[in-house]
Amino acid sequence: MIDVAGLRVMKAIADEGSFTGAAVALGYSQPAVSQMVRRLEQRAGTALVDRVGRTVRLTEAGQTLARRAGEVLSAIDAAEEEVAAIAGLRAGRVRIAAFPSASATLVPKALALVKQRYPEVAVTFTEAEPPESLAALRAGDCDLAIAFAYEGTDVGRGEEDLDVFSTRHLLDDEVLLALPTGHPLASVGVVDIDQLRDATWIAGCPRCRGHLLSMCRSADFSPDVAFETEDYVAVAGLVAAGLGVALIPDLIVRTAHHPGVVTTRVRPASKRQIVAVTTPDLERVPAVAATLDALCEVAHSSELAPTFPAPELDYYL
Amino acid sequence: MIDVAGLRVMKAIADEGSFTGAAVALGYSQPAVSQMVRRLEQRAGTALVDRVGRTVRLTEAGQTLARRAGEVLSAIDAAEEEVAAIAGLRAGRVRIAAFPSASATLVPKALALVKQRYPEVAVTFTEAEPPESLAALRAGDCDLAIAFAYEGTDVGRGEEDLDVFSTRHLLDDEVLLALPTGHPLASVGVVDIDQLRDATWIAGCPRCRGHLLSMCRSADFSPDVAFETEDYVAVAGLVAAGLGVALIPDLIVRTAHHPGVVTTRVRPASKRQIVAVTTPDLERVPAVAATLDALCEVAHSSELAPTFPAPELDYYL
DNA sequence: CGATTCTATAACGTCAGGTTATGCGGCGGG
DNA sequence: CCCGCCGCATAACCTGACGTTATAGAATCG
Repeated sequence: MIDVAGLRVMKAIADEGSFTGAAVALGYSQPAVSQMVRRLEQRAGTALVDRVGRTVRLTEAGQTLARRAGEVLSAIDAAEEEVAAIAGLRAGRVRIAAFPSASATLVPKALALVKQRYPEVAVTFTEAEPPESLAALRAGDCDLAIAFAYEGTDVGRGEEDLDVFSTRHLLDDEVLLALPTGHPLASVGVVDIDQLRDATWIAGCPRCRGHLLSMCRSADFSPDVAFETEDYVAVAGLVAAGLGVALIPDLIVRTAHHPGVVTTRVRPASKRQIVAVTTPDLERVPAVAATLDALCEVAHSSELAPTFPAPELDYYL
Repeated sequence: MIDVAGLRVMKAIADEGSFTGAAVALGYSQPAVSQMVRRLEQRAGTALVDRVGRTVRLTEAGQTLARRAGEVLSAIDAAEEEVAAIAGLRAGRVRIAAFPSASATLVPKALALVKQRYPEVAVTFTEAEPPESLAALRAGDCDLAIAFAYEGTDVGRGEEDLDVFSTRHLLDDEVLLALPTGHPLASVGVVDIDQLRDATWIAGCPRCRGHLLSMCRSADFSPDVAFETEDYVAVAGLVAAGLGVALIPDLIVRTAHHPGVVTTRVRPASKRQIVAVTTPDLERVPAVAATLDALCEVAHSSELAPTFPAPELDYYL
């Protein structure tokens, strides 16, 4: 029944003392104010202004409306400003869920960039493996999930989610072979997977283990997996102790050196794609978009650019 | 930029958890909600809802809007209710200005009627002679003026106000002749003004005096006005003391008896019109309209009906 | 008393915001 | 596993609220 324009008009009349004054104050024409008042009056069921001669006064109902208009308009302005602040990156929040090795490098750099550009935007961060992070995204518990997919497989959940989510490629993370220092293959440069059909394997997280199996299957053998652990420091320890070899993504290798481990490339080369996942709607939230951009920038920056093909360096876990 | 409908929609979505639910809650169709949200989003510059699968969640900006919507809408509802209360005679105020003899009878009865019918309506009352009461009306210091006009003259001010004001006739108040008890003419019933050409006169308020002069002029004589006072009790005292005769409106006579005074009708009969005056705008204020109605009813009720022509009674001042 | 400056009215254009009809995708039950 | 229901999106369309300009009438002031 009451609309904001009407309140604005009543307040302007109260402030200016005339229809014409209210009109110029609001940027309207005078007849607009005149018939707006008439509309308001017939909706209200009572006179709101008392025109005697050519002076205009508010009636009791009109004064009431004008008085109330103040609080309503300021409340609306506050709401408008609050939303504008979020839209204008002067406020807001982005909740990120990322898997551990992304948490170590990619995410911190990106968040630093966001914080530098938009100091008022709060970014919160949760560590979660891809299946859970996507579940969190779906459940509304986070805004952005950093996930990974080994080549040929999907990101995490059933394929049905690939279209409802909006996925942005960040970088390709090559999968390397981790060998104990001094291992005969350590100096070859590129190791053919077939050379490892009799090796003892140490597997990482379930999906990494799946990838190992699929690689070996391509080479027509089944790996002897003797250890399984989600903790990559433990993997490195096991490799260094000479208990087996392991496939470890490049990104993890860079986060922590382990003096007893050497990495080399593997043939056939395989990599995992690291992606940022969100929903189409959240992608239209400026803070989320800004964070996505920052992630892309960091991913493509030289610091995080894939070191292969530039294989002269060894990477320690 | 933000409109009330939009806030209502956001709040409904927050409450119901779905567009369809919000639509039925608001009495809209579902597409109405859908495109309203889209409009809001492109105005806001950010996504407000996050649709994943077939569930809908509010984004941070959306939650902000929904939360603020509560206070804005309740403020608007309060304003609406306050105005509706005034329009519905559950609140409000009427400021009356009336001349003394109306204050004594007509106004109190009418106000009692108003108070009985609309207990929440506050009626305030100021005593003022017609010229000032109309000035107060014009200045916005009162809503309703009870004034009188002797036949042939206007209500009070220059005639220019007769059209800007809205005038409602209440009753005709016959002007009577006040004589001291025992005066030879006291028993005649109707006294011809011509019989009083040699009398000594006592005049009331300036306008009443004007009326006396004009009556005498019609009878081709000029009255001998020995006393002037605005106080009718004083007039009565003077008449009772045999110091002169006076013209006194019927309405005043009824308010107070004075044992030393008798009243009779005068020929040519003359009366003053008692009118309620307000502005066209204020007439559309329900409380004012109700008060006007009450005044009319009281004026036309038997209690205040003119006792003449039923001249068998004498009235004492 | 005429000029100025108010408000009211008429006539008209436009766009916000509603409707119905329809399509499509997700989720749950047989 | 598929099918049916349910909920959101889109298209096409309609209406009326609300703005405009043009003009008239009335009140105040010099």
